[in-house]
Amino acid sequence: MDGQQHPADQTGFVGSYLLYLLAAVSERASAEFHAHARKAGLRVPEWRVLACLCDSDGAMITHLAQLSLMEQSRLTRIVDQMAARGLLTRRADPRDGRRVLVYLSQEGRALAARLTRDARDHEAQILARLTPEDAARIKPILQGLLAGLEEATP
Amino acid sequence: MDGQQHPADQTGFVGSYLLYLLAAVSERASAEFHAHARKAGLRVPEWRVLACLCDSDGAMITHLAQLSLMEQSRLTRIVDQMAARGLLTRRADPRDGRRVLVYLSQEGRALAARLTRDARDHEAQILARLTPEDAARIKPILQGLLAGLEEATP
DNA sequence: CCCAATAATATGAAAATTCATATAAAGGCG
DNA sequence: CGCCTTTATATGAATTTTCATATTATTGGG
Repeated sequence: MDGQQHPADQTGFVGSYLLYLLAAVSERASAEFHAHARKAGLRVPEWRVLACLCDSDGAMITHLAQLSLMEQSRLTRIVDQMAARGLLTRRADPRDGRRVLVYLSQEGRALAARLTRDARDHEAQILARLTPEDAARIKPILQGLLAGLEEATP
Repeated sequence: MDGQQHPADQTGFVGSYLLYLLAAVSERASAEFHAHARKAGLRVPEWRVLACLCDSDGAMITHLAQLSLMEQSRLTRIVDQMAARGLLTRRADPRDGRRVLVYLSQEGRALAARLTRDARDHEAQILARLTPEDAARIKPILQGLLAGLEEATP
């Protein structure tokens, strides 16, 4: 036994509080991959944007911000920086002059492809720490939860 | 169908990437409760500290920072502010003069008790959006994952 | 006992993030 | 068509957060 109890002990409140567990697992598990992304020259928000653009190339700022889990004004600045680095480009939407659409550059796409591959490998390592049953269940459960949350806040 | 696909669609990369799902669910689900904590006058990191102190009253700064999922220097400043507001107190550890132990004040304890009660209610609402089987599984899975992650980074 | 090495906390300065709001484009309606 | 409302993005200023490091205390070895 160690005197400094860890939250996973599930004694007390936080160790069995769903939102704590989600935040802690997300934080700790992501930290492993974020260290990898850093070595590729990306900070966390930049990696998120890149990953989201893989799926939603040409998304407008507001939509990309929601996907990337960050605020609009923050995304605007991050897109600026990434555009300056040549990872992506911005174009006005020809159908709606207010919108700015964000596209991966060739370089950005290549980097994203490389990192998403690494991310899948890392994910496999994490899932390997679970029993096969739990590993098979966790993503569907989270997807269900996310769908429920999005319908609450559309 | 909507043109602006949501990540829960699980088409593409992020919608089925474990670390994205964890971050997204954590973010969205927590936002609901964080809005509640705000009304009680607490910012997110303050609520986290309060919740952790419920379980670990008298923890030292470094340990509390780990539990609260934040960096030591940030926690130091947050503890300052919360102490100034009378939510907690700091005392030097009599056995080790380097350490600062953090204790809830009476007011802090009362606030923490109230909010953890609310948090449990809110958690129940979230779990109610899942099937009973999934609801029963999610916390044990996350606890297992967290334990695995902590053994990797002790 | 002294010294070097380690550990815990605090702090200054830089960087990132938020918040409120300005700016600009569309949309709806009299 | 002109006007008022809504939507999308950008930006200034304040706040928060990080990073590196200073300070103070403890520990272990010689």
